[in-house]
Amino acid sequence: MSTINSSNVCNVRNTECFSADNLVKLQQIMYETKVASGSHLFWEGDTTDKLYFIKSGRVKITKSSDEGRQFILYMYQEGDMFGQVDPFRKSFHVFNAEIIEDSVVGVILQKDLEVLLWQNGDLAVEFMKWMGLIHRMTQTKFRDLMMFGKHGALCSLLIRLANTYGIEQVNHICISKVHTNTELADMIGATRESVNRMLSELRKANAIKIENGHIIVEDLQYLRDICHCENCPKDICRM
Amino acid sequence: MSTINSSNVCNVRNTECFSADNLVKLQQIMYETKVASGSHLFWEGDTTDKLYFIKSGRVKITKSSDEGRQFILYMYQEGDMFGQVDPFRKSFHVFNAEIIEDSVVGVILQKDLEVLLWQNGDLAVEFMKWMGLIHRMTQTKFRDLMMFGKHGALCSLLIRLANTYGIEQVNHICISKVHTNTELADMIGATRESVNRMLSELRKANAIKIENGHIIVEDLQYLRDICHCENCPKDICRM
DNA sequence: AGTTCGATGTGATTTATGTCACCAAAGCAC
DNA sequence: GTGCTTTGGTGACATAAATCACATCGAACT
Repeated sequence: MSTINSSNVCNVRNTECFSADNLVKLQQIMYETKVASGSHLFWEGDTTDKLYFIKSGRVKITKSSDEGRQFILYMYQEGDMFGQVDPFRKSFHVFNAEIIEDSVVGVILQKDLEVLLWQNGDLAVEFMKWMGLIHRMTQTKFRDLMMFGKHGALCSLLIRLANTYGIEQVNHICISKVHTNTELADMIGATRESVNRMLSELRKANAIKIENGHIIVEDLQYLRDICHCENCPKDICRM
Repeated sequence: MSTINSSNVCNVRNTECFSADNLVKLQQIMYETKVASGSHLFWEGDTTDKLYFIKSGRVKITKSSDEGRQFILYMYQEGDMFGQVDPFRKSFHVFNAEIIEDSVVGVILQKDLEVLLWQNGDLAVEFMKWMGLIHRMTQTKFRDLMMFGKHGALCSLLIRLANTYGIEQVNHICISKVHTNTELADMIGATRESVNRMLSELRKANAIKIENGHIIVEDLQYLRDICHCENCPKDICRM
């Protein structure tokens, strides 16, 4: 299980898409800003003219329905970069970016990025590589949430959480970030109650246990079977 | 409603991402090949070392479950380019590409593309733009299929079909491509029977009618209301 | 210690959707 | 035409998941 690299705040987590040189270049055009939990980096309808790099904290990308339910498309943390990467084209956000832990965010203006990309062909290529990766992440998540019911969706989510926040221990993996059942539900488009019942079943089957709110995966294979896991690379099978 | 550009076979449909110059460059590194209906361009597990450009015919990108059901992620046609765009990285297909109409396909080898991208920074940037678009297409489809039940998913699909294959007529839009109910079902992760019943309801509500197998959208707003359509640009809200 | 509040756990019920079974209609081969 | 095969249509029933309604738990605060 990969550990989180926090020594270099400008290392895009789990991707290795960018060379050290290009990370420095990206860092040079970032404007650092502090944002409080509960505030928003962008709302749907806002112009997509910025990229965001999380130096610390957490952000969720969501879509809300009229009835008050929300679907969490991504949950980003330290080391993640995101934003509508749609250079040289005016477009608008379809999702919301809500801060869920006080954060320090590096903001990259699209116009600065465009200049940088024009000047550095190799950075442009690394960018494409990164964009390809996140698209694959979206596609595999899409597949997981569509194909094997809510049980499959939850097990896929647990595996992604383990890949992203997991600390490997003897015979089990501890998911270091704590999420409420409501959050888990919103990440797979289910209800809190359903998630609660499914987690109970998984506990009864000794596939997981819960300690101090932390989900501990005891039988990864059990989860994998339910969502027909194909053992995708961890840089794709993640949050 | 946009019409299909078939005069220039190397125009990537509905995107306008690529300049004329760069389209020529892409065309120059393509190897043309004829592929028969029923055959596959790639299977899951194959190395992602090529891009495909459809000069004529149709291809579906699918994921099959053990029980024989399949989920159709994309349905591509003349003018569409696709493939795992993951330059400079060895990775493997997660989905299958099945030819569903005898096709002529331009194949671009990744190594040729890499050279071209290195030489042409502006092409690399156009590529990023294109990748951003298709990612957004995936994301909005994901949202549509997750958030408003199968009714919402079907209405979203009908709107995308109308945007992609629609021929605007007085007071209604005729979807020029014919799909079986089974195909429609596989595109939204539902069963044929459910789709059939939902189409019947839409017919009863005078939202659509069916003539010679063609679905004709009579009341677009009715469909939009069901899937909470936000009127996304047509280059994103498409198949 | 009592109060409040968000989070968890669980039964009963409803609704959405899938499954099965069957027939009709349309297209196609002979 | 006759007999296949694919597709469309629909009822009856089964299952998955949401909804509603409470009870409980634990942390945070008086």
